[in-house]
Amino acid sequence: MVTQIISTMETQASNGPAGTGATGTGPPLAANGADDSKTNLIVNYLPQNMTQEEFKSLFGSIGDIESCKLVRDKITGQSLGYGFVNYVDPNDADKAISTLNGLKLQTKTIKVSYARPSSASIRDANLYVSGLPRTMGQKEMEQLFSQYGRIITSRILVDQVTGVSRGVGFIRFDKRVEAEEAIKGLNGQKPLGAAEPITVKFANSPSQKTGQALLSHLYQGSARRYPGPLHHHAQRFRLDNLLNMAYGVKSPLSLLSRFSPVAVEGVPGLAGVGLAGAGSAGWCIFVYNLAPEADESVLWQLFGPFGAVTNVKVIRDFATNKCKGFGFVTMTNYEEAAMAIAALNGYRLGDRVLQVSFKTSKQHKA
DNA sequence: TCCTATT
Repeated sequence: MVTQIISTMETQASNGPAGTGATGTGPPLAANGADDSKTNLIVNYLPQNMTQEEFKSLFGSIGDIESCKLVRDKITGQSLGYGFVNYVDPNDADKAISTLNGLKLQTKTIKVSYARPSSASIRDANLYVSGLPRTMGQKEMEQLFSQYGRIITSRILVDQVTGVSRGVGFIRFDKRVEAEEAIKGLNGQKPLGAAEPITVKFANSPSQKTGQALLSHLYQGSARRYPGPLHHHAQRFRLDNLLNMAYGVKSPLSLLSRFSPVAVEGVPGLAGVGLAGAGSAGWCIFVYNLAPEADESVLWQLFGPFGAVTNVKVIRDFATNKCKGFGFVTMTNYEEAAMAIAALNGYRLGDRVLQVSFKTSKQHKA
């Protein structure tokens, strides 16, 4: 089932230093002994394709950075969608929160808040909750859990079409022990007025990949099977573009970018396509599920690493000049075109899953 | 019956 995430920013949109540290033990100290509680920020919900470079560029625009790190998967190198920024001046950290928190980048709304001091006690504090009454909202769920500790994030999964709760949610506590207590206190219990008991357990850790997760990981990572596009997740965007996007449109792509149902059907066999896509100019490739603001450069960047690209074209609506969701790429050599298709079909670009195939229609010579 | 928040 297709799901949509409801997530609030208010939970930790502006957690101040006072709310970030251990209680009553004085300011938390970093490994080097410095108190970085007023300069060190955590940034969440970054676009998947943002690079360390771009991350640094964006936050460096506020003020001098002592250090910054975009956190990546150890094995795949893929961004995990969050990072840390340590400013030299606490005032810049404050400024970064006030100006960059809630910034809309592509399909994401980033969250910028003070980092809690790193500690083993705050790890693995994320709970998976199921069996919630469909009528229960996020606030209500938080109320239920807040008796066990400080909630860092909470979410309820809803059906994308109907918007109704799926009865499944997540609660991240500040401390693992708080999460443990919540499990003890709430697992198997019926919330007030509920017909069914809820299940409360630790959420799957990021390293656990099962079922759908594994599948999507496979597709998402398909490009990495080939030598070319290791840097595809670094689909470029310029800082000025970022800022334009961020401050420009009011209702951004979040409403438009959904996984297409066909996107999960996987990589089609390359056998059987026959001579589809072949043309005098080369092999024409159909690319579907591009974002409305996609431009030709996206296509160059995606396909260029696989070999000779002679032409790219984004199809736009005449009136709005926005991309209609698809485009064409012409590649000279069959092998390279096939490689690009195999690698990029199912490739996740932001929150979109691309569909890439040889063009089958006879219309449109690229 | 699984969103990705601790360097």
